[in-house]
Amino acid sequence: MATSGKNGTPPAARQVPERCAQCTDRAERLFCNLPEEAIERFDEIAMQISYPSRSIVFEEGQRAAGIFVVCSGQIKLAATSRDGRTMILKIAVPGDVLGLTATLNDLPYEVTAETLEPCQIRSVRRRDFLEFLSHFGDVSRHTAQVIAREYHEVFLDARRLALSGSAAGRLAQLLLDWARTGSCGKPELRFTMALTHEELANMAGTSRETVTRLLNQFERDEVIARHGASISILRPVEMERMVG
Amino acid sequence: MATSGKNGTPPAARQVPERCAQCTDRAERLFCNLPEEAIERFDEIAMQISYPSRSIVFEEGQRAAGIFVVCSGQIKLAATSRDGRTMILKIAVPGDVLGLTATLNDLPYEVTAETLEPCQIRSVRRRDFLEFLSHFGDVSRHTAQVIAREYHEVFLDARRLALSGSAAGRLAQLLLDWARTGSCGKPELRFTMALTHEELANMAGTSRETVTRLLNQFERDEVIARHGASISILRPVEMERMVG
DNA sequence: TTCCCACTGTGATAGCCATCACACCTGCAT
DNA sequence: ATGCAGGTGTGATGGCTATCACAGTGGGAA
Repeated sequence: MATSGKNGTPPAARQVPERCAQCTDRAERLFCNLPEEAIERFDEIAMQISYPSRSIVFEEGQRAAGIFVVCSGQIKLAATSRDGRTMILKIAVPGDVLGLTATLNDLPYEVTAETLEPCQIRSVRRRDFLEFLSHFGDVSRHTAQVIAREYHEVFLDARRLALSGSAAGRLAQLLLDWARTGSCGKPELRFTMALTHEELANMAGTSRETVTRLLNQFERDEVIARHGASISILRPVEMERMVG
Repeated sequence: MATSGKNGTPPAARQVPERCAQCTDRAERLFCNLPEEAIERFDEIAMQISYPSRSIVFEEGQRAAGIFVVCSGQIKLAATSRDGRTMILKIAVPGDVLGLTATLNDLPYEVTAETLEPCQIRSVRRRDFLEFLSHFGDVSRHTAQVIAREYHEVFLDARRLALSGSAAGRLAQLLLDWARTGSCGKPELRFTMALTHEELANMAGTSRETVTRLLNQFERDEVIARHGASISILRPVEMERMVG
């Protein structure tokens, strides 16, 4: 299976600093971009962990133990039904925070988090995190905003599944949603998409074979083009039209 | 069309106090249950509005102007696709906050909010709300938790749509999800469900006729019972089994 | 090289269910 | 009482697509 996700990143975990206070990527990461004072406290309560590729960070149904901040690497978030169907919710990238909503609600984790490559992750236990929030008002505001963004992403998933009538529509919408969010900020009509067809199918709510057929058809119809693992959306308008 | 939602409430808007500080229902409402000081400030920035039945509070795609707290009445939250399909996200009840995520993200409202009966709503403009948040750390924490709960609800929607293979599965799952969340706290296997089949279909991602057929079948198979507008889930285990 | 394994491509088939069509039922307004 | 409008019950039909089956492909390991 391909092991790198939506937008190209190095296949191995980059070295990350010992402490968040020294992290140079902080500024561009919504959650991490905290006031000095808060970051220092965060460094006290956070634990730095390295996960090998293909390991489970936490599992759907486990009572939430705390939150996980992705420092490097990619992590697949997926939920499974009793009869073995899988829904891939998203591929988390550095800067994403996992387990926030379950931790705040004191509910079981909604999904299983599995590393797709070696990952560096900082984790904070539930109790410490809640205390951290109540001490730093700014952090609560950041957190609210981070969850708001996650909400929006899941909303798009639900919307796509409910409103994009056909498999073609859902796949087209998925690619458009990706092009729009561009993995980090700016929309880009060309992006690297190294998921397998099976994984795409699990995100679009369809089957592996249908994804294969549709991608080929999109290419024949010249609404997309593929060069290796990268995809260009040639005619976004045409694509919108297929959605429903 | 029936005008009362999932769990029985008076058909007309109850009288609500002039100011939140005097509201007796505050304690049991996650968002409203704020410290004294915050409530007073909230009363200064909030505007009390009465909406008649079947009026639009805000529309999908409008740039977020602010948040809306439901004081009385029921409000349908729905998204529509270009070709006229409708997804009903939820029926909001008193205590729910609308437009939070769009306001925090500074994005357009994700859904259209339409009153199902006369409603009392308190609204706060975006700018005032953000300032309010930055002044009261506690409120940010509350807000984060409220959004976390909304996240969980949408997640269940997405999950249901993606993983509950058949229409029967999705409808069964929808009823189970409702029974579990019980509209306010405790799970109840019997609840009032006065939505039309059309509306149910729009929540379960299926068609009106299929909902009719399935409800009848569920009743024939004695997994549910109906008395007027109320539904009892007789055999929840059997129901889980249908989900997938 | 050779094997192996995961991934991709493609046809055939069958089943689900959206859609159309129409009957019926109820409450409500005229 | 009459008609109307919105909601519900039910059959017939066709299209989409999941699923099965199997062939082709390409890269990594031995």
